[in-house]
Amino acid sequence: MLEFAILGFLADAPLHGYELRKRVAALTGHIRPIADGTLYPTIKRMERAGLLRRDVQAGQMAAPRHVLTLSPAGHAELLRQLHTPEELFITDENRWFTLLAFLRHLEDPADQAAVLHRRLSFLTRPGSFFWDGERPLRADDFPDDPFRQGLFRIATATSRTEIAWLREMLRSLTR
Amino acid sequence: MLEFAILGFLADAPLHGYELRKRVAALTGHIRPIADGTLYPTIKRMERAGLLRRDVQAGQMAAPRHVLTLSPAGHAELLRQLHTPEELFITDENRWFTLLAFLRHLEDPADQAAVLHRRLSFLTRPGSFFWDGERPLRADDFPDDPFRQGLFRIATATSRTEIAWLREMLRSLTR
DNA sequence: ACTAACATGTAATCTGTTACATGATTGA
DNA sequence: TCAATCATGTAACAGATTACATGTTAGT
Repeated sequence: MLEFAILGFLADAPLHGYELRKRVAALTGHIRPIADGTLYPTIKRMERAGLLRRDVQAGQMAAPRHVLTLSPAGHAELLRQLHTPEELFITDENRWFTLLAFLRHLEDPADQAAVLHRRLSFLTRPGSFFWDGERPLRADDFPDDPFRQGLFRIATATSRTEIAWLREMLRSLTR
Repeated sequence: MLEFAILGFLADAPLHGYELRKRVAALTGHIRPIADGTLYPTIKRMERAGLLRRDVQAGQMAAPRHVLTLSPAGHAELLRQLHTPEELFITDENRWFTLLAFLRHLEDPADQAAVLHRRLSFLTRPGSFFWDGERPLRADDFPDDPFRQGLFRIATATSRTEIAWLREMLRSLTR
């Protein structure tokens, strides 16, 4: 997940770790940035795997910056993950949003459409949150629990908005 | 997270592990159930911690069921976590929804309102997803990237729905 | 002078995953 | 008879967290 986001951000421009950390935090939408203890070891691992290159820039800075640049292998890996995302990236809200943020890097609209279509299938198939077996849930399926009613109301609004957007995008991409 | 959900479900009724797994999966909204390798060790840990009791029921079943019952200590722990949730449960979508699903277990409406209020503060404070510094974001802050525009549209709809619901609930709880 | 933000890193730990392992029951 | 579902569990590993560790620069 973090590795994927790093690939995505570096595909736009080389960045150093600290900047990467802020961007990931902003994308995730929360105040909570990823922990240092997560970021730097991940960068090191990706460097070892040949996904990125590190150039240390000494100078008038707080500390020497390690500028990270995506390697061709890193770019290929990003495209590969965008092209055929694992189920987790389709079904997990956070991962899906991260994937969306970088989906423009897939050049072929048909490939983009294929990914959106997988998400649409997931959202509309019985068995997900809004279904009790074959029957779609309704707010009054949660009697005497206003909190679960709220939960349902929020989830429904999100789902509806996303499904509408997905259909629009699919129309315009396959046109 | 899983431990919290287990506390919540067992507060309603004693259940065995397999049933618990299905309920957690249904709550999370995804097809993907939690892995066996997560569930049973967690149950064991909670048992050791005195949060729940296990009664093995032999019989005409597929395998002997281990019926799990919340102990008084477990119930106290659930209330404690509901009463003063960590920041993660306020800021992380998944955890927040899980918390909402069990918030009715807090008996005092004032306590419930306090928790909702923390979430409302989080959603409306500058610095979260919808803000660029002090300025609220708009869809055209993402030129040439229809996917990030979609992301923004979905996130905005969710946020608006949730904020509206939170205000309604807070009015009715503090009335 | 002090605090916040910049900038990178390690060690111990927690939480979860996948893969493996076993076996009974129910329905097609 | 065969597959799906029920039911519980372990071992190895992945990914992330917290706490610790260090030092600079810019603003109040």
